[in-house]
Amino acid sequence: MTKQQLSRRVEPRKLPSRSNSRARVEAILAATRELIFRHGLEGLTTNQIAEHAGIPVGSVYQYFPNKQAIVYALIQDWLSVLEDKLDAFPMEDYLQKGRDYALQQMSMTVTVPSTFDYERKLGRILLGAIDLYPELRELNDAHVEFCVESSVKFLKAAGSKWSVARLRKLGRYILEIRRTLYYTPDEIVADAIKWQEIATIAIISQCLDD
Amino acid sequence: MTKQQLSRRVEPRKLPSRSNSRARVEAILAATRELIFRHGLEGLTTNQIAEHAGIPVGSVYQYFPNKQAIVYALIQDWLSVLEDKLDAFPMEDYLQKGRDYALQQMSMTVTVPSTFDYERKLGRILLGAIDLYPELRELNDAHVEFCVESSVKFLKAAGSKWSVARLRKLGRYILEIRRTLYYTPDEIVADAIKWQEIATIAIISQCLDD
Amino acid sequence: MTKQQLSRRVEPRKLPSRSNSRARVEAILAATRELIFRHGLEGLTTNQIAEHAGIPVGSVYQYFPNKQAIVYALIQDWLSVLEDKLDAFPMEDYLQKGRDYALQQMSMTVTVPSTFDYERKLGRILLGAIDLYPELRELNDAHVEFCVESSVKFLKAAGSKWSVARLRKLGRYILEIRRTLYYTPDEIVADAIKWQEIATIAIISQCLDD
Amino acid sequence: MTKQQLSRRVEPRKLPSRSNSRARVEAILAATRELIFRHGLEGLTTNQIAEHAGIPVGSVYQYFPNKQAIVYALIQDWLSVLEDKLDAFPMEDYLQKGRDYALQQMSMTVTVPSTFDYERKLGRILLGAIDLYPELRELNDAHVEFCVESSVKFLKAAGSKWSVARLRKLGRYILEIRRTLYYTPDEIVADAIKWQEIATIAIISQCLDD
DNA sequence: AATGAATGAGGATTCATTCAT
DNA sequence: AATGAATGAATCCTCATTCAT
Repeated sequence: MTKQQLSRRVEPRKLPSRSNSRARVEAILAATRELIFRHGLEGLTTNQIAEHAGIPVGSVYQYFPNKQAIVYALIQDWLSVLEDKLDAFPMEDYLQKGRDYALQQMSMTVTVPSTFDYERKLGRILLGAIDLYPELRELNDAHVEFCVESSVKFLKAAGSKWSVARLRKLGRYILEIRRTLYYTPDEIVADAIKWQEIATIAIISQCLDD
Repeated sequence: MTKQQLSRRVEPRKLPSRSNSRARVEAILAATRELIFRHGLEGLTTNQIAEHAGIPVGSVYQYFPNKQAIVYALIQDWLSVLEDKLDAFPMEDYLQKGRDYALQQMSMTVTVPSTFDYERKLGRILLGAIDLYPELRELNDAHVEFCVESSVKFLKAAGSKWSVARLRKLGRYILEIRRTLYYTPDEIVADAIKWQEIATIAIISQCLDD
Repeated sequence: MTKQQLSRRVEPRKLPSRSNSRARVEAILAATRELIFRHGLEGLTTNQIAEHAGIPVGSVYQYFPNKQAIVYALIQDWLSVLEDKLDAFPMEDYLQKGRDYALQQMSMTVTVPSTFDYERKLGRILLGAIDLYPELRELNDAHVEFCVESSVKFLKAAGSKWSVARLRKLGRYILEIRRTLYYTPDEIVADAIKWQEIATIAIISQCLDD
Repeated sequence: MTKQQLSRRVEPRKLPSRSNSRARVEAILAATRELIFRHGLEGLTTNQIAEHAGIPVGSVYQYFPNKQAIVYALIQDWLSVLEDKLDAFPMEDYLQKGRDYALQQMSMTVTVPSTFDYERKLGRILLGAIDLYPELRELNDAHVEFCVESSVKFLKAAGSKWSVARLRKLGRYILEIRRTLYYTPDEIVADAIKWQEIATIAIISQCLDD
């Protein structure tokens, strides 16, 4: 992606309506995901994506206004899955079962990143992409906002006396702790999940004990 | 950087001997650092670097065999500063002052990343670069090794009964905890440092209490 | 052409299917032929070729993976014309008309290089190109093989008792005699053809008289 | 060599007077010869030559005005050796011993190219260089002139009745026959020399029998 | 005279995007 | 709507030659 490409529109050109359209959009995203996973972002070309997806380049531009929009959509998908996981978590149930249990569950909530090596590598690359292209930043910001809100809601419900502002800061750091899993090498994920839980409980305890 | 450029030699072409040479190497690195800081890795061109450094392109290639070699040198510099900081830490002193004090200091050791926003942003970008280009990986690996060893040494000295293999895993995760600081937004660094300390002490305690 | 370019793929990127494609490939080859004829191989640039062919550089690379591939195609064309000429020669007819007549015809077969100055100069340059770029060598080797086989077949048919191995050596030298025509200055081609015939008959006689 | 370099002066910048100068000129030529032999003309750089010769680039330009001048000198050396060989040939002696003997010896004269593979490959490359750079053409022309004169003198002395103009044409072709040896693969040199002799005698006979 | 760092125009190749069919 | 050939600005890197020291 050259400089000129920056600051372009990134919304999909059209909402895929016909099933064929959706299939093509999926094919494009799948191809991109695969290529990115295998070779990283460097050297990713639209022609390559099209070829890998089994459709002509021209058609790629039927659904995406430019190359970044594809990566944008990829990240969007990925983040929304993460957010769905967070959303689906039945926090209320656990909160009724006592502080310790709640703490443990909260830390589990934190552990969203998939423990599957494939997803973790992909996540790492996508996280890198966010840093690479300004347009993708907004996606990250929205996601961060979502995660932070999720944490704040939980911590409040768990009984924290901290101000929302302070809880938001903590929520932001909790997200960072969660993201360590992406950068953790495959060989130590199992242990890392455990340590992540310990670390999370430790810092969360602060706001519950105050 | 296109695909063909990958897997190239990355050692600086020559050791700068004449004072002018050293100045030029510095100018190149400074220019690159500045450009990377401002616009990220994307769109970084050799001509841009040369222009920014106030020297002709040809001269850039007098000191570096290719573009990546410059980024390589940049990362090398950066990591070696981090390693020097770790090395300079007088761990022994603290170990004599009791477990709690030692724990706290250990966690401080962990907090190596500069708290200055500039360095943290640069560090984040350089960390991203490592993921982008295979050649840079070796630099990271060596650095990781160094940090892990440093942690293991400390934890052993602090009295951990864990096996070296297990301590190495922990050391690896401690590094990840440390790196969270790079991804922490400027507004919450102050708090993040504190939480990072808490989190670190919590996970380190495991291996000391066993 | 710099060193890095050597050992690259040289097959045309795609078989020209649409008439326009074929026309463009022709235009590229014609432009290259013309430029090479006028200025030699040195200083031949892809931009020059494109400009001369009246198409953008990018389009040149639509049909040829790199500069050498163009020269490769040029040589391929040229050699295949030569081989067609050899193939088209009705050797059998002549063999029945007696040794002397056959000998004369054989030597005529040998005289394949065009007597037109343009083609001879071009041939000389292309022959030089083969020596310049390793990839082109395989083309020459295949052509040599073809010519040698052609000679051996003829000499056998003409009644030579020599072993195939020996005839192959002779065939290889006959090719060299044929190629003298390329290096012969325009002013003496007419005579050179005659002398070439004499020379050829003389050395061929050896294997028929043994 | 880029286009701009063409049409430059090619005489050595200074006649090497001091022994050190001569040694350096020799070193430059030897290095160039070696590099050309190994990698051909493509990719030959002055820096490479200097490094291989063990002297600084700047010094190369003390003795040669530009890169081509080096190749020029190399070819000059090579051709002068060939001419010395021709000169040293005691043709008169042989002419007194009868036509057949003379013919045979004449054809030997023709066989000047070294039968050593190294020299033959080098000669082939140098011959190619002549075709590549216009400036080198004059060297070839002078050499051709020399060889033609040598042949004419011999043929006249041997009793040919042909006009000088016609003998010059024959002489020119005899040179071409001689040059076939350069293009002959190593495996068949031995046989090629024999066939070259036969071919030469055959065409020379024409002018003696008329 | 000797040096070798400095120069910068030039060249091969790429690739996001368009648009004629 | 679908296609995929066409485009050409942009990018990395080279290297003959110079000239300050």
